[in-house]
Amino acid sequence: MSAEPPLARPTRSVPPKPSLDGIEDKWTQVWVDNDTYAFDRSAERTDVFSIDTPPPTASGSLHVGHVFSYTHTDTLARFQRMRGKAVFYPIGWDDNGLPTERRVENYYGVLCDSTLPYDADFTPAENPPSKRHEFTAISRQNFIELCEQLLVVDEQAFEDVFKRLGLSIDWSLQYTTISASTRRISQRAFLRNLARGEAYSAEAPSLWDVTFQTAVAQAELEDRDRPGAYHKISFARPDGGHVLIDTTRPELIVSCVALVAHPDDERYQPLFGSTVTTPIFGVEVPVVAHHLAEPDKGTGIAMVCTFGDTTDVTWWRELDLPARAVIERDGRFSEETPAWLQTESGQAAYTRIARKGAGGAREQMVDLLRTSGDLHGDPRPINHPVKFYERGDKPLEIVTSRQWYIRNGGRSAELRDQLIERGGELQWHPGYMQHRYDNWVSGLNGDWLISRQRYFGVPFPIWYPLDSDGRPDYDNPIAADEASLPVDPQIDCPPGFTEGQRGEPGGFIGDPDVMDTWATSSLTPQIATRWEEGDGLFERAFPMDVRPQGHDIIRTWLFATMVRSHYEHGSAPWRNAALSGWILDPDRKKMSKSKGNVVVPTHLLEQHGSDAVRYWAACARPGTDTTFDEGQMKVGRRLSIKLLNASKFALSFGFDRDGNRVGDSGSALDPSLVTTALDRSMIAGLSKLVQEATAAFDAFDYARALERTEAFFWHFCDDYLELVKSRAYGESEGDSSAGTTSARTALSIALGTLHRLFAPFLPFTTEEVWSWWMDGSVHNTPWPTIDEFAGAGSGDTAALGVASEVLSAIRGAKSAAKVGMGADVASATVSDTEERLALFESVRADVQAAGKVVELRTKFGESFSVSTEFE
RNA sequence: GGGCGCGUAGCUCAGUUGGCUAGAGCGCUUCCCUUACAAGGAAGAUGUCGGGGGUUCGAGUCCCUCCGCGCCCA
Repeated sequence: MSAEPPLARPTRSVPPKPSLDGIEDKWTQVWVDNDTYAFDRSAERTDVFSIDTPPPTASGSLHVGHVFSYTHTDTLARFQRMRGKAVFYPIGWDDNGLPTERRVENYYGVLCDSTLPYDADFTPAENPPSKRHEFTAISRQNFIELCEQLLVVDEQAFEDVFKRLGLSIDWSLQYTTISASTRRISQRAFLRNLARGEAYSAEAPSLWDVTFQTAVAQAELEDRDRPGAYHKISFARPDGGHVLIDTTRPELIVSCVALVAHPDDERYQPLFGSTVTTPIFGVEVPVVAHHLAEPDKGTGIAMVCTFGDTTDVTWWRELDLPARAVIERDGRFSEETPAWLQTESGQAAYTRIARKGAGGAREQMVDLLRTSGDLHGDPRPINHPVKFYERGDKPLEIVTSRQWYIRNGGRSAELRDQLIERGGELQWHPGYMQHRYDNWVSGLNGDWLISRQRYFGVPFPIWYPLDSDGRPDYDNPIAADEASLPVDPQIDCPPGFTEGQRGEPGGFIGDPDVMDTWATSSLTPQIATRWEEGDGLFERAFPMDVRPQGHDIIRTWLFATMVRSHYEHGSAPWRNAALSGWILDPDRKKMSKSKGNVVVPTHLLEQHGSDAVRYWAACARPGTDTTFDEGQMKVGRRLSIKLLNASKFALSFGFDRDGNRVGDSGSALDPSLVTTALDRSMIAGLSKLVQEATAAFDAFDYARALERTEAFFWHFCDDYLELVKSRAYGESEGDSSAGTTSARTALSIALGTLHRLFAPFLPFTTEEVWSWWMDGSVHNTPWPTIDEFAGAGSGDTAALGVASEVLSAIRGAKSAAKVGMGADVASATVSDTEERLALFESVRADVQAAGKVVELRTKFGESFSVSTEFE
């Protein structure tokens, strides 16, 4: 920071023709030059407000939903900054993981093959192929280089939009989820989890995406309705009879290990304990009972295969059944004929499904079953929910493999309860969002699978010793030293080994997997505050004050972050969780890339101006899904223009904060100079507004703060400005009569307050008008307090109310008479109760001037009315 | 099937612990180029507050129930 005066600061003056054109570029540059939003790295924790900003997926599309939710957070940040907090407002880019890989694959037409050697001269094709099978295979290192190359471009695009939007981020606090520092923090946290027994590896059936060939976690599942068909298939009983089952996956008969029915199902009770023989393959399997079998579904008895779905996994585990896996990592049936097929005909049948995918194998099986007469009737088409990886386009299979897990309560009621309790330590905004967290945690049914068989991510800092036959000993992994982090076990050597021992009997191999993106992004509080990285930020900012995020990722990001913090720090990672809703298109569908209804924000910002777009975003109540509405942006634009013009007008009386050109009355902003009833009434309303807006912001309700401020401002313009105009003009510029000084002072106070109240929402417009008459940035100016107006006495808000009502009635009469508002009213008679007429007396002169009423009379009456006479 | 949210003017939405005649903006109609603002201003019309029942002096608001929509989970 330099001691030089601020650069590029326009001189103070009100432009003759105020305009919003170019204010984004102008003020963005000034804020950068002046470090307006820099975090004070020497601040004490109690003076800090820290924000765990969501790192957008850099490779993802930038759409109006980003603009929406990030604006919400920015209004909170700006409010806290003006309240005197040192605001820790970082930004991160979530650039590791599958989305980046996929984008790089498609962008350059490449696929990663870890078995290939690095090619230092590799350059991607100019016109890459569009079909996946034509993509070029490249080495892991080449692939990672391409990822990094493309990310630079993607992240710059995000940065440009966020700056243009006016987010008051401290850009020096940028992080990425693939940087060395992040890899170090992520690996460190993992090693701590491992040492405490919170992380473990296991060989187990897990959900598997056959396209990406990686395991996926429960939180990444989604159900999609897909057409299928029930096939009624007979299994032979020893006594010559048959048992009929219904299945949507006849191709899995080869992996059938049992039939299962509900223990109470009288139809099948006689069969429990007996065996049946599978059709085509002739394998003998037991008939067993389990409460998860659904008597109403199909024939009420199901075949258990290893593995067709997650229920099969449960049955397999709880009923202690053998594993007869046939589907490989690519989703195809294994080439080799399974050893458990004893009959020649069964072995022959298998050759027809070997190396086929699920669909092809099903066709073959149906054909075989028809021929053998084991298929009863035709398959009956149904629509049923099928589990998909949320980014995948083929149904998930279940494949047994070695994976890393973090315990998350899915297998421990005690841990589950602890995590629900942690959730209760947060203030949720809005409060009902806590239910979603509780429901998700309560419904977990397995630990968190964090390993992915992918390339662009944080590697596990783990190696495995090889025995004398070269077989890895997975039960005794070698962990990296914390001091050596970050490590890549494919490149770096484990402690006590040399590179020559890699892959050799008696040597070691590196863990080939990377961590899932969520396993790293669950550490954003630690990453952003640089946990144990030695620069003191963590101590100043953790636990963080707020986690803003979308409500759809409570189950993933919010929950996972809670788990990591619970383990590492024994506390919740934040004090507040602020949930944003979604943007819906005009048909009330969620905006998403896959639906093709995404609106790109750049042209919106150009067309309507950043403050107008922010206005639209800030109008949405916290947590509420909101319809995309350019009409609201036009309203925001109008509000900004109005603020320019009203400010110009109020300032035309020559006041500034230093009291220059005030006439003879000293400081323009001395509230004790506000002596007229109308002005005091307005100031009383302003005081109430400040209290309401502050309370709303304290409760994270930016939308209410905006709504109240805006409503006040329109009334201020429509009524107060009109009513005070004549008195404010005074006899001359130098008029220092009490009434004129009161008007001019009140206008200045109101203006200075409104500029600040609007500043979190309209940062560009308010900075522009602020610069006309004040030094420094409005965004570093203290938030208004009611103490500032104490000197203006205890005005009665009702006085301005009565004045407005009468003025409105006079306007109505002019409108009915089809004359202009500038026309004189020859005479007007206000009739009202004694009490209200007394109030009216205090504002009578202002009303008479504003209404251009030549002769104004009052008279007592039961109810309020105004009668008028024109010439 | 369970959980959560939503249903208020033609449209998008406010409406805080129950309290005067239910509000705003857009759109619509009429008028006005008025010395802050015509990309403006003023005035005006527009409602079975999803249906039914209950509590209460009083219900858009609280309770019950039904209907419709959305999201999450099984």
